[in-house]
Amino acid sequence: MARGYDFQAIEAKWQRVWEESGAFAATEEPERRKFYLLEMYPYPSGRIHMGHVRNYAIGDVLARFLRMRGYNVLHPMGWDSFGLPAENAAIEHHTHPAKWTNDNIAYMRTQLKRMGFSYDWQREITCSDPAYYRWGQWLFLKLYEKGLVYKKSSAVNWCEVCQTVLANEQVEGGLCWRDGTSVVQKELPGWFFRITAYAEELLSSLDNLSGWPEPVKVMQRNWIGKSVGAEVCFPLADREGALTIFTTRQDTLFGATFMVLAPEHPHALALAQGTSQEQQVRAFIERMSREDRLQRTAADVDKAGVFTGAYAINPLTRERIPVWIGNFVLLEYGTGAIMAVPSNDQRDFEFAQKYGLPIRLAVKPVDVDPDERHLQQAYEGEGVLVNSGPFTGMASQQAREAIADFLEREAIGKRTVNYRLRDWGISRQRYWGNPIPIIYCDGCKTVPVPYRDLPVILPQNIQITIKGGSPLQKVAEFTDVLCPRCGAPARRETDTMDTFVDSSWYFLRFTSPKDEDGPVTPAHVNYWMPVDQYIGGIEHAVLHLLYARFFTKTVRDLGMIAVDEPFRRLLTQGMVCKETHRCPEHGFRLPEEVDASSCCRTCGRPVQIGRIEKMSKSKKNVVDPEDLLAQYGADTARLFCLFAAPPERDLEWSDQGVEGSFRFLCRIVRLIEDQEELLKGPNPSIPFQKLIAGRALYRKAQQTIRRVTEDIEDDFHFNTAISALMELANEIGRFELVGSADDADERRVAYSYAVETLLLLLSPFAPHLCEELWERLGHDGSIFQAPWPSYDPAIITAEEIVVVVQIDGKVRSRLVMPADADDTAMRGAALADERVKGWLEDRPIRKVVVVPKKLVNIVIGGVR
RNA sequence: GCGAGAGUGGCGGAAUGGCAGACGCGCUGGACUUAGGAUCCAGUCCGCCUUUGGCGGAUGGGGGUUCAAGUCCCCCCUCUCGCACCA
Repeated sequence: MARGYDFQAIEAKWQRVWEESGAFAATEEPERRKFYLLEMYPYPSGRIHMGHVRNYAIGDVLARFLRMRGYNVLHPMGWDSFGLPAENAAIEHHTHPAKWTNDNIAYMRTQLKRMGFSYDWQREITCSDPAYYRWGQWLFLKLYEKGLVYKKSSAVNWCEVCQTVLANEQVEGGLCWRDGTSVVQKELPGWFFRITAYAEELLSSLDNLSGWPEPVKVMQRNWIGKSVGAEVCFPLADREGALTIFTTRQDTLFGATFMVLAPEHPHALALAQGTSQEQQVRAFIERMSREDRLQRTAADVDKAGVFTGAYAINPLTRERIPVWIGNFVLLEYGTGAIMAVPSNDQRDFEFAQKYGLPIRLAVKPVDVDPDERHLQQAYEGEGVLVNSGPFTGMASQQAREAIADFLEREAIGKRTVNYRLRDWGISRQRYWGNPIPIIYCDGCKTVPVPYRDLPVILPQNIQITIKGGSPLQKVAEFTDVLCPRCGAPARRETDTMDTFVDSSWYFLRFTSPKDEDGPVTPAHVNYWMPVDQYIGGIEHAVLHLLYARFFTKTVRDLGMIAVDEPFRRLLTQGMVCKETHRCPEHGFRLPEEVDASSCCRTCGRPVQIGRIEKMSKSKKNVVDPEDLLAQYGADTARLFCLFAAPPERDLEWSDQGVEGSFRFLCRIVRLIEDQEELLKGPNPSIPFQKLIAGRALYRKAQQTIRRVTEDIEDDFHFNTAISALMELANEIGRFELVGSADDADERRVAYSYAVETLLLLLSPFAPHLCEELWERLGHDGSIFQAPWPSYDPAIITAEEIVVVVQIDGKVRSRLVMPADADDTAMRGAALADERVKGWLEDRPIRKVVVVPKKLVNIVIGGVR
């Protein structure tokens, strides 16, 4: 450890000071500019990891910076503390989920405090606390009253490992988002939030979120998946009834030569009944119901289907067309039935080819006339209508409108908008979640728990098992209640809510975390909301961020808040990665399991220094923040996380890079310690204009103020801000503090100014050390009460500039000129320069381009 | 397949269309030292020369616009992420 930098003592000291003085508590002050800064709250898994450190370090720099800039900053922290890991831990360690969770929270809270993050801990939220989840139940009931919550039985995503339902958003590539195991379909009753009622607004208001990264908005747009088209009614042939389909390509209706239903379509079996196809249809539907649906609908699975034996009438051609059942048609999208236009849709084309169904061209490319009998693939682009009765010859875009008009006029169909977004299933068959406040009564059916009876408290006395349904079902004192409406014996709902419900409104609760009269206090929530800056991982691009937007809009429509969107600006930080070590025999190895010659310590075989991967226990490439705290302290850990990469990019961990950040802080200590006596004394006051020996250093300090301020403010480029601070530190280090007797005073003024500026600018990044050194320089009070330094544009501008002289775009000379040199002077000086003359050799000058104060480019062209 | 982002020294990364490689890591040499894995100083893209100093080349590849391109436009390659039979 370096002399003089006792980070353990320094960090403990200032954390205590901050805690005792309540330095970061926020209160509403309507006359001040507010700033609500929020980082995604963590799941209390046991200990913080490097991803947390990075996320929260980014946030904390902003929080401290903004406070020094005069903002009234709300910077709270809480715990996303419901969820399955608590139950798994309960089973493994024979402990109670509540105890496990609360112990973890207690430990992680101390870890966050040891990192020196400037949270208003008085506003801490724990979402497994009845004081919080009570209001989640309250909101559930309000939405229930408005018809935005409903119960239905449906095929749901079921994770066998978690023994619970997953929302569509929680299934990634057919696998459970949490444990990566396969998900099966299961018919189950459950509660849903009608997020589809907000589909259009969730989509359109993305356009107003200029402070969000484009990739996140794109992902949300894709997820919502708006399609504009029409529903068209196809009457059945030879019998009553009709099939309704959804299409975005009503311009291709004349090419619809057959129809396909989803296997689960309610008419699928009925249509085949009494035909010779009945047996085959029954067998096909049964086979499909056994197959995993996510596999069945994967794009690379071969299309398969069966003829129902029934026919429908194409309402435009009046032709009889066969009705099929196909594996590639989804019940949940549109109407669960399609018209098949094999000439103009590749999926239909493949199906038609396989089963020998007719193909008739409806739209052709403008300048080609394909032979429809020998099509190699469908033509899906825009073009001109053919074989389309009165619409033949029309451009396809126009035809979509014309045919939609025609359908509506003839009452055959109507314009429709379809969304890929489905309603959000929130029922979870697990214990450790917010109980759904519903009671089932034989007489009164579904009865909401009266508001006065909230919260429905999770029973403490419980047996947690993974198998055999929700643990709550077996707790009679929980389930057995009297119906609040008629007083008869009734049963409580035993499902709990998805934890994403808790995180969909916690940011509102932070504005009045202790209000016992409602989920939010209007005066407070309207002062603080929206969150001005939200920071978190990209992995929540659709899940959490879509749900939170939805909840904000519903709470707005309950009249409780004024904002349309919760998060004005969003920063998605990259992952923390590190190289991996892989032994051919033992798989991933810890760094200490590899010897100096890159061989496995267990078997001696050479270890591959593998790819840079996201830190994870299974890849054995994690760095524990705790070790970092012990070896280097919080300031170094924070500084490295911010310096190694810009925040939105992945960060590659480097032990040597950490060492470098630590060295930088040691250097700062020396800059001050070596001159402590001199710096402490009273400083003479000398205006900048009188500075000679100290002029350059003073100016550098001012330039650094500008760079750091702009880097933080404009786009969170903390890495370049830190590099500017390093430059300033280097220049201070080079500065000769002791000069001649005449200039001793002005040298001291410049040095002192530069050092203090450096500390102020560095303080958001390395808060403990800067507090300590600030105090040692003789200041009373916290450095964070000092205003952020300002600069004088006149001082930043140097008296002299270096003008680059190019000939044909190549640098040939540099001229030192007065800063006020105008274009004519620059041009004249460039042409008069001896080196330039040597290059010109009397050749004619075609053009001279002058970039004010920077560059002169002399164009002669041709050969040299 | 569709969509988004990225590709710059040995490495992490800098560069409002205006000197490519700031800052850091690593490395090389030197100083101070009983010692150095501390600290300080110098050097560090590649090639060439007449070696003080010059010249040429270089930002995944190829074209283009421009006095001037890492940056703007077109085509291609590679990687990462997201979506993926959504009618």
